[in-house]
Amino acid sequence: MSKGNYLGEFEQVVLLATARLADEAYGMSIRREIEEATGRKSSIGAIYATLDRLEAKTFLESRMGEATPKRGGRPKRYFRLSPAGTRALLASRRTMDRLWDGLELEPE
Amino acid sequence: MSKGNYLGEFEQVVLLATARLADEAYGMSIRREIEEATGRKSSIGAIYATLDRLEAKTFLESRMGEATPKRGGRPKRYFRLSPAGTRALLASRRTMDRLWDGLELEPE
DNA sequence: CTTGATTTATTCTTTTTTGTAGAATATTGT
DNA sequence: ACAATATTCTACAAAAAAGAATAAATCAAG
Repeated sequence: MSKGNYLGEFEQVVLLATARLADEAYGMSIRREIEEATGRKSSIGAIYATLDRLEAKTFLESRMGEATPKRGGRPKRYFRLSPAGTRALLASRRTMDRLWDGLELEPE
Repeated sequence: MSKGNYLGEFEQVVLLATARLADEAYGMSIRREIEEATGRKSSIGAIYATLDRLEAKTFLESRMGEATPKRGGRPKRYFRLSPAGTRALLASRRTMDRLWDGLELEPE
């Protein structure tokens, strides 16, 4: 059991990108969204490993896309946040908000 | 240089607690501050391991407290954020802010 | 048709970095 | 010596990261 109850940094990023993409979220688009929204590049391996972990923790669910899309390429695996994933994300933000609250970081 | 450019989740927490405590930041007080501000408990080993890692990355600096404090116990090792640590923290927050921006998470 | 190139996307394997715990040890005051 | 306070050490689990390998579908030839 242990305790790793908190979302890792990258897990939060991936979850947020997934949420932003709504029903267009799948591995490749999530990677693109992260880069577009934040400028941060990530390997495709890192994305999927995180997605799988998050699904195993029930923070998101996946389903395969239609069998015959009108384009080349392997079928997509779509992801979406579960209620637990939404709660975890909100809890993470609250933790950070509390720590930032009242703090002023003066750039020396 | 390579890659680990981003702060981990717990690294951010520790850095923020250190910043909040200003010149009263040392291992034990940081652990206490995290718990008081967020309710999150952490082992003392986790705190120091992270503190050491953060110092190695030059995100914070440490110095030993005076040799003869008026109390029992081993001398304290005080920590404070470096300019790079401040920047890293601000960068982390900006990343999250960008991902949260315009997103509404509906609790189903 | 049937094969091969092309496109799009996911899976797999490996390694490094972070996160976590708790026992052990060190330093100082009484 | 003992109590109090704090840090260091040791070991291991989980998360992050990279990139090659593989898979599935479409399309253009021949």
